[in-house]
Amino acid sequence: METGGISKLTLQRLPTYLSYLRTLPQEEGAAISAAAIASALGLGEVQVRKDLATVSDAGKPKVGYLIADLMRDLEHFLGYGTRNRAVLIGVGNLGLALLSYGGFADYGLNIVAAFDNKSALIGSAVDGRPVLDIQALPAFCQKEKIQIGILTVPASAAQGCLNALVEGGVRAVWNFAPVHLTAPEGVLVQRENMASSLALLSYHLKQAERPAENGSVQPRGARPRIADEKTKNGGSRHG
Amino acid sequence: METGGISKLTLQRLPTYLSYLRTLPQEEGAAISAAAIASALGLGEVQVRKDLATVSDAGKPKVGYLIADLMRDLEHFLGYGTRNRAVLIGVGNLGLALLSYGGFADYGLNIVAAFDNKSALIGSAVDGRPVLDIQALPAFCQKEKIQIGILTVPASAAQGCLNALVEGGVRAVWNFAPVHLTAPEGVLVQRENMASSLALLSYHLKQAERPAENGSVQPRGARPRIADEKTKNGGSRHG
DNA sequence: TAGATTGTTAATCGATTAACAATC
DNA sequence: TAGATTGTTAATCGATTAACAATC
Repeated sequence: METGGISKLTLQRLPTYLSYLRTLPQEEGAAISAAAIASALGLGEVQVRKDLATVSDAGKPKVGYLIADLMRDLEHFLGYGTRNRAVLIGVGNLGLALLSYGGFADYGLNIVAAFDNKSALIGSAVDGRPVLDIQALPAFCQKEKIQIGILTVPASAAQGCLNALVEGGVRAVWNFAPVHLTAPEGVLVQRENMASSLALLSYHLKQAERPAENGSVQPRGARPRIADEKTKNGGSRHG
Repeated sequence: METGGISKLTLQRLPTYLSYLRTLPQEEGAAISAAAIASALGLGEVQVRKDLATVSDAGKPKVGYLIADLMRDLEHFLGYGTRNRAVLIGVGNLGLALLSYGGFADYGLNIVAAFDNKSALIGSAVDGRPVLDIQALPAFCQKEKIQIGILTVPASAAQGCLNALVEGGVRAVWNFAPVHLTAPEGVLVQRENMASSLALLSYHLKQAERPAENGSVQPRGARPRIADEKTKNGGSRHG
């Protein structure tokens, strides 16, 4: 990662900083220290400084980070200023939930329409956004300059829908279907993998229940241990 | 991570292997190679072998992995055999969606009841699961031997609900609220951070749009670059 | 100035990958 | 046996952390 980019993990932490800052009282000229942020978010203090230094120069020695400036820089860096226009495909339970959830606006996302293949749904609307025929997807994306596609269709339909999005010029896709999809160069497919989270929970419980067992399955060693035992970082335990 | 545990990232990939295997025709004695799995999931071949070797000995040189055995071992390792009993707290849009989504059963999760504080909801039911008064949460968890709590409440309410879960003896919590929560030792709080995924998408679009800009903000170097440019691993592009 | 706090350079740690050994 | 494929050990790569330098 020498090239002057930003590490993927840092990038993923940035919205967390931003949403924490948004909960703070927005007083004129107020500042906050890296230590305070770190403790609130369960991260390392140095990590916070390094992450923030990547995207902002709102940090002042002896003072801390100017909250307003830092928020501005984070929003700018993440591209939340220019609202991203999105469509959602698959108006099932999850699709409906995401459509109805208002919070995405805070992250620059603007869902302008939904698509489905069920005629019972086509022509209806959810919170003012029309549900359209999936057939019309590529043309709609092109005409409406859609930037993000959200896939909440069954696994079996996901690749086909992705292809239609790509055909419509969409270059960023948020995939909730539990499959790996294939897209051309330049198109980012980000998979939201709920099963991964569940795996961590399930394994943690299994370890806690029968700490001794695990013979054939555990490699060598012995001590049952879940990955983030070390307190700070990722998984989040008490610190 | 010397101690004989399993790396967190490997653990997170395991359900992906499992769900891919489940899509395969389940023929008696059928086998599949690491190369085939890797290519289907967009992972490295060695990584697949290493991951699978951690949890199974279904791999046979020259043959590949016996599909049925491998699935059994994955399910066993992840603890999907013993169904985990869960409650969901916060019957808003997202909560409703997760309640109605049937697919979690495949991952050993069994949501037995939901909780809310709105009297309009209390007493109703979603797909046969009762919506109960949040006041009753700790006692219910204890009596019903609940293992997992799913938090789909607003950020401001999340810590209080977590405390109630802990009081009820729950040791694994899936947190959809956009906040960091604090829990005692031994309680795993896994945060599902949708904003992180959105950040990756948004940043990718911003880079694609104006590849040159980014002066004040980008560290040194120049070439705009998204973390997973390298094709295989995590983010998933075409390979 | 002295003290507090940020920013950066070097060391550590963990995960991935490459090269090779083992085996059906 | 020879060839294919898994499993493992060593090398590489990237991210985190510790130690220190810079600065208001």
